[in-house]
Amino acid sequence: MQSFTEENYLKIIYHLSLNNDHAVLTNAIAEKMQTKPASVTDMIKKLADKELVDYKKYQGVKLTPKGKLSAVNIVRKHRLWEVFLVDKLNFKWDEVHDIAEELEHINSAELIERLDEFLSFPKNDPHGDPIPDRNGKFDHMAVVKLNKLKPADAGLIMGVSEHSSPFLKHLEKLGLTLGKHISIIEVTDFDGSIELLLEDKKISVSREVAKHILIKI
Amino acid sequence: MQSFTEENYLKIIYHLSLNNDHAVLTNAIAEKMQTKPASVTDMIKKLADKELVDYKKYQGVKLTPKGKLSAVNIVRKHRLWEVFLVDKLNFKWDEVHDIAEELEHINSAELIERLDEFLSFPKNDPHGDPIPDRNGKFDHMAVVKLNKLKPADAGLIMGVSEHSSPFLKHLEKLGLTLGKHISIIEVTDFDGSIELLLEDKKISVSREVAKHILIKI
DNA sequence: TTATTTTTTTAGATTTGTCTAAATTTAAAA
DNA sequence: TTTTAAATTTAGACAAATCTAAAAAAATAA
Ligand SMILES: [Mn+2]
Ligand SMILES: [Mn+2]
Ligand SMILES: [Mn+2]
Ligand SMILES: [Mn+2]
Repeated sequence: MQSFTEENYLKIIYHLSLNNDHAVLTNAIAEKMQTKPASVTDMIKKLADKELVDYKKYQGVKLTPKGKLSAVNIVRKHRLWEVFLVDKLNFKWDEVHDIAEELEHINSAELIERLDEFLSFPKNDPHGDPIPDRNGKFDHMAVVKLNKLKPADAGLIMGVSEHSSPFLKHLEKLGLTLGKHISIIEVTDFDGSIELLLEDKKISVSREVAKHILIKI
Repeated sequence: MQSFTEENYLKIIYHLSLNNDHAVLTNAIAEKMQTKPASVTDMIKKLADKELVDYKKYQGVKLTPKGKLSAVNIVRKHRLWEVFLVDKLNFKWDEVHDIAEELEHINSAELIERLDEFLSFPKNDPHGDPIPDRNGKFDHMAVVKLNKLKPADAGLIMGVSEHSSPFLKHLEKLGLTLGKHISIIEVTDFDGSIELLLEDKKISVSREVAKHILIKI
């Protein structure tokens, strides 16, 4: 069994290795863990001893299959709890992350299976992220970041790549929530801000915001 | 904020001080915590520093009002989660204790208030124990242990004072579950076993089992 | 009341996860 | 390629929670 700390490291290494298959670097982990590089090196050695990561000095780490399965399982729990909090306890999508950050470490396979069933086997969490099944498998969404779209492009909001409360509250205010249809009217040259049709309403979003909205065309 | 360990100590001290108002002794805590008396002494000093317990060397500890409020709050969380597990996730009453033992440490007042509401503000947990309100208040049940009853006495099963899985499974098998009506037929002299009418069925329970069944007359 | 047993505390060590400061390795710039 | 800068690791220390063995206090028995 792993400690909470080890689980948090595994999850962060997993997320950092999602969008590239380079090894994950010590400083990157330190930043996400809000800790010092020296502490990360210590923990990496421990995870390597347990064969949860492959580690070569100065070269960063990669999850082993065993480490990846463990990490994906924590992600599964995190996302199922987020669905519970939003669907059953009526939390807003910007309020659930920190609580799920604790709940994800509760250790009972039976609990998670029953929670999954209670929630009717959801495929995505409140932020649109896919929920892995008990074997760690999930479908990769075919999505594009909103800032990559061109005038006349259209699609559905499928997720967000930034989970901070201020960002999510901002989207909520604009009406940019999951499942909504958007189509691009115009992209301003000098600042990259985007004018778009949200359902039938005309709104404008900054490039910075658009970068974190995921669209299925 | 308290660590999981501190919270477990507080809860155990609380439970040990429920049925008598003497100070709680070091060895009693050690036994419940499944740890060594020396470790208990170390932790007691820490809790005393935080003004969660009053402590005089060799004289045992008592919870301060602050410590008691904290302990009762953990009990509240434990019991609400047990209700959730049984009522919503269909766990049996003998399967929930260990999971609730973890869930009780999740730290979010908002979560517990919403969970309470989601469960329709239950007054008792699956074992009949009262659930304190957010201020730590709850009604004390007026109950008698089954082994204290005499022939012709009758009442309802309101709770159990033993939470082990084997014991609860045994009661389940006999049909001795919460809310059932019983009336005493006969108490055997030499072993204290009790013959009783459970609803309309005649059954027999040992003195040892009867000791842990709580009856409202 | 003195001796014996039980309970509790102290002393000193260990494990886990963290830190700072210094040394080492790798990467980038001149 | 040498110099400089950045990233990473090591060395040594610390706080939390635990342990074992030994000392001290309290309770019980003689
Ligand atoms: Mn976490
Ligand atoms: Mn999420
Ligand atoms: Mn607990
Ligand atoms: Mn209970």
